[in-house]
Amino acid sequence: MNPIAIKVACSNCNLRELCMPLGLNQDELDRIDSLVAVRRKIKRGATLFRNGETFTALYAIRTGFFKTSITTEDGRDQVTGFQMAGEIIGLDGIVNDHHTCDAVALEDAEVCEMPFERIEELSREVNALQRHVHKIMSREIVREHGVMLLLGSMRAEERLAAFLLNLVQRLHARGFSALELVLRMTREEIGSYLGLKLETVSRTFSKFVEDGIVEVKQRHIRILDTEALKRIVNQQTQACL
Amino acid sequence: MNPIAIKVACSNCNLRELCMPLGLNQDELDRIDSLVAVRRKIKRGATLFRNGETFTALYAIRTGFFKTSITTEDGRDQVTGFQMAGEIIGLDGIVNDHHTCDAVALEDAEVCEMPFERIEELSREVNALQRHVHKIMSREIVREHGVMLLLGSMRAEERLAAFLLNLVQRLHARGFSALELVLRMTREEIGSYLGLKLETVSRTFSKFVEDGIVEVKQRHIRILDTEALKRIVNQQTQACL
DNA sequence: CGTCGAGTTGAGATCAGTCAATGACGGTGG
DNA sequence: CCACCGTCATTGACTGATCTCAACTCGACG
Repeated sequence: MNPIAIKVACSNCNLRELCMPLGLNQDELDRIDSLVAVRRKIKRGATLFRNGETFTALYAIRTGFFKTSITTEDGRDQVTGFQMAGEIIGLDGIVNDHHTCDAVALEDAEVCEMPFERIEELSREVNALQRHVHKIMSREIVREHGVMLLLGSMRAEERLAAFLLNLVQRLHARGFSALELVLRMTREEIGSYLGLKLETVSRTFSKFVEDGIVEVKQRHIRILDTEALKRIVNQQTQACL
Repeated sequence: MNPIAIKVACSNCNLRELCMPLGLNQDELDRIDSLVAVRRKIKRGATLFRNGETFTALYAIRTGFFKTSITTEDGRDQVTGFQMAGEIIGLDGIVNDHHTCDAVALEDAEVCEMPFERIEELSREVNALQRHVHKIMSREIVREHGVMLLLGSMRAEERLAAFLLNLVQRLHARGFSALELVLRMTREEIGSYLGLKLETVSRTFSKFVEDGIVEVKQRHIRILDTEALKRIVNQQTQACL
């Protein structure tokens, strides 16, 4: 136990600039603290919510790493995103009052459960929160546009390069290295997200290693040449010249 | 001119059950009428908004048909959606106060411009509107999950079949035939949306014609066997048996 | 130390892409 | 009214990226 009891509240959560609106006054901060009904711990491999379950709350990830995926009746599986600390999951559930995807922890995780009723109530009163909720949803829409571009028009190398750059960029924003990362997901999960088979993901990693762009030791990745990755993502540009 | 002047208002718009919340009282209805700042006519081929432009409003489509697309610096283009009457576009602009995609009319169109400031203001007061805005954004997120599944794991025939079924279903909900439709977009635009080249789209149409599933006369499509299309979308199921 | 899941690598198959020729339609101007 | 042009669509032949199937390796864990 920590000798100094840290108040468990958004207002002094070190992730607040990631998942909360900025520029709130003390009163507003206090009210937002009340948004979080409970903290919930999720073991690696456990699901936070599942397709079909009733939607009641959004979740802010405090620690850990999640994937969200949809499954068709015929067993096809599509990973729709990987989420890390400070990100919000559950937005898919709003439209029909139940979730349409599964959220699975890829490592032990802790989330803040925020009942959506409370969010709506409070965002009627705190404009910054209202705006914030809108922005979070809009951001997700824009992110998915980017994934559509990736899936619709990029080749395997470009997809993987874009994926790695996106991951390190997000990790970097959270204080981690911009050159090293540990993948929390399998090659198959990466492949599912990127619309590739796991063998293709593996081969593409190997190609990057051959080219001296990254070092790969299992799930530990070290980026040796960020610029090369960026060039790969935009390689079409080169080809057009 | 229509001898009886029809008040131009959401409350008696024949699309209201598509783009407005249900179960409002008269007062709420009146206030929502005030959401629409102006109607705007967009000629075929013209853009409603463009990547980079300042975001100020959402648009409800009254008539016509739009595509939204993103373009990378290197000229790659990805159609992110096709929108028809009753649907809302512009959600991508909320997060950064400017649009991140282009919206182009594929036929002469008319939209209701709803300043986002007004929407936020009013949705603080009218709970049903707040809920409605959230649902619209969530629906878009869920739709994009579906597109990710399509792009990430379906083959050409499955993609086109899913696309056709989706289109007729939406058209049917608007009172059009469930078996006939006129495509407002080129093969290239369909291909961009589905992550295929235009030749593949064309060939796949031809295959469907050969198989007696549809009739194709340029952009005029008649569906002869809806069940076959559904089977194609789920063909994985068959293969798994 | 053996087992199991995850990852790598190879060889061959396949689906979609590329390049190119041709055809259909609609609008324009003589 | 018709010829011409441009855009869109179709089709064929060939190419190539990714998938599939299969063998093998690695590392974690009981």
